[in-house]
Amino acid sequence: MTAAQGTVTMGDVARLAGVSKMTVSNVVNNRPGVSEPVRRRVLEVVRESGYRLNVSARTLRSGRTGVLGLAVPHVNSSYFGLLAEHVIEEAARRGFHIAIEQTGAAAEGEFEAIAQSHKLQFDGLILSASGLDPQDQRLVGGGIPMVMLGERDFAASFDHVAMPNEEGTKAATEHLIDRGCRRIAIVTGAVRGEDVNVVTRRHHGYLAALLERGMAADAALLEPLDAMTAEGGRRAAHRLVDSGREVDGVVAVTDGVAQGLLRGFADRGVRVPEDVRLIGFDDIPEAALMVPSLSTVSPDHRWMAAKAIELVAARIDDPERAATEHTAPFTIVARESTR
Amino acid sequence: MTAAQGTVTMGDVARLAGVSKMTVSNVVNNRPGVSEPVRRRVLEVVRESGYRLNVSARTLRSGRTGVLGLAVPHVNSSYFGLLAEHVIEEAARRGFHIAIEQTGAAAEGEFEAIAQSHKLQFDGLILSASGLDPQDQRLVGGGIPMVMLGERDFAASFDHVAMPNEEGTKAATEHLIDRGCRRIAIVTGAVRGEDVNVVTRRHHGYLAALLERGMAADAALLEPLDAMTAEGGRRAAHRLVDSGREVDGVVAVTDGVAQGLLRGFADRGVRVPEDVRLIGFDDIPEAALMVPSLSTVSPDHRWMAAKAIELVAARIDDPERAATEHTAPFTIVARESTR
DNA sequence: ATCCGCAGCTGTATCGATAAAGATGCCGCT
DNA sequence: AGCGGCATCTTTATCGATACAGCTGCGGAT
Repeated sequence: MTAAQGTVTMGDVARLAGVSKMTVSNVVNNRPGVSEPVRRRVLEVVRESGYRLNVSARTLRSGRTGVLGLAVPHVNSSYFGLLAEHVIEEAARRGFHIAIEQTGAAAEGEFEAIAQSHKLQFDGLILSASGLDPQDQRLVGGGIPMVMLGERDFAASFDHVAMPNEEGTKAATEHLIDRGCRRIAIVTGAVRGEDVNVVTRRHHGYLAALLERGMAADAALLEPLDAMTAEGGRRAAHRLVDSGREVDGVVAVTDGVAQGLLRGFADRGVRVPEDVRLIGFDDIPEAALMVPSLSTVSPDHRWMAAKAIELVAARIDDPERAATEHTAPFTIVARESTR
Repeated sequence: MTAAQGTVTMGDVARLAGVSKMTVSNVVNNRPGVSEPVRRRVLEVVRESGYRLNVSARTLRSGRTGVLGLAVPHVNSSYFGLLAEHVIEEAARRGFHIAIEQTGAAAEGEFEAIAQSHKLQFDGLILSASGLDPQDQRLVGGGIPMVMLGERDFAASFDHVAMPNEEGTKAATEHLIDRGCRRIAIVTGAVRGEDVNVVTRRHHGYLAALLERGMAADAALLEPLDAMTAEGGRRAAHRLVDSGREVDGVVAVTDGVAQGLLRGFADRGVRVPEDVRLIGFDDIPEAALMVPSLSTVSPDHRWMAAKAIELVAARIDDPERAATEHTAPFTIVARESTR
């Protein structure tokens, strides 16, 4: 074992193997145009010397990092983990690494020149704007290939992999109707007139289902959330029960909110599904483990991850291509909460 | 707006401001030795030109990346999110960025030289080896400052921020005893003789509590898991109930497992806490939302994150310092599952 | 009157890898 | 023999920021 001291550079390997740096580069990067004997010799030296490629030098010269940024509002959410795992795998399949960036975390005390520079470290950016954090806007622009993943709609100039918001919620509502529910509430964020976002789209899906089945939409059956979290859902359940409204089915805007609703109903002694049936959206891993287990709209997360990677990769290759929009397929997963 | 074309370099800024590159570097990096007028002028040019620092060039030259790696077996677990959020925050406080590396994901087709190089991108590494993934071993060594976070014990040559495994589980067991439990089972991974790891340590804590309270340890009360996951816990609950063993309290090795147990008991119509009381370990966010809500050992996660960052930072400054070990403080959070 | 020290700034070599163009040798084909 | 064509390998010129040595002017000590 030599060379414990200092770092072995590509030049060192070249010298030891009796070839040029470029040839070493070609071998290490698995590029064609190197004969078998030379390739073997180089690899041997690489192993013996313990050489490790300097990523910064490569990046500086080539302008490519091989890293895609995955920007999420908060890493501490089940939905994030679900997403990240698939995205990491799909990226690896195409030779990309994923770096996770938490958009919520503002980097203080950094100069703009430095703060902004971090996104230049990425060959592309996947922006999961499932939260409603306006901070995300900071990342928009800056001219790197970008794909929106999930909920939020930005200017149409970005590639977009969308959830089946309307279709999924419509199917969820129909599922409740099929199970015999007649007074179906929807628990969701504030529905503001003009915005076209996850909340309004899912609300539309809900209304569409009622309409199609000839059921009246009742404003009293819209229970707005004070926060799109489990805790917000819990409080919503309390309000729903305490107000004495007659309800036999609930559509929750997300599984996280549904989890809170389940908890809130338990707080009040309301049984699910006996007293009220509940369906969520997302199919987070815990859905199957909740008590009762949660019926939900299950978008194909792997499909979404694969599509997102495909789109960034395509845009990296051709920055001028037209932006496209895609909607994930989904299934309704019926579990105990709607039995 | 000029300079939309190409990238603005530090040299461009220098030229426009009429100073040298080094001065621009000093200004941008907030280093001393620059007069106020010059600093203002440079910052103005930085703003006008839209200059952004090239991180790769800086890294290549300076040898520091300002990035700490956080290696976890899987990003798709509640425990991970809990940890990551705090680690990211604490790192930011000290001017570090965090890059998340999933150790479970083996990068195929990559040459060793490239695969290995990725950890050189980090100034330090925080290894959360809570799973029992041997892949983690790949990351060990390689001479970068490293801290073990959480469960796993490696050679004592690393800094280590440990969970209060023994103390916590002992307190959890005592909590069950205080609540009147007399036949307390422990659901955990396989306890192999020599290994000193999270499983054996927690098991010791459990035994210590029984001993101290004058209760006999019964081998029939050790229910081993086939997997340290929620699904594994669910199956363990089924076995526990189906075997007809008399049990009135259960200590689960993690909250994830406890979640599965809760679900498994529900499957069998066993009520928690009426028929059996249950306590977990970790205090993951869902613990409060489970039905019934889960009592658990709550280690101070923020403290652990802060300590880990502190330790890597110290080791970066002085690679020769002796390794130290620290154990997180904890509290017992009593919720419905032990009411 | 001279020298020293220091704050403030500049000039240049350098970090390690790569793109692009150039050199080399070998083959087959006319 | 001659020559294009190809595969293989080498050379040269960067990429952008930073370390380091060095230059300059100025106030204060000698």
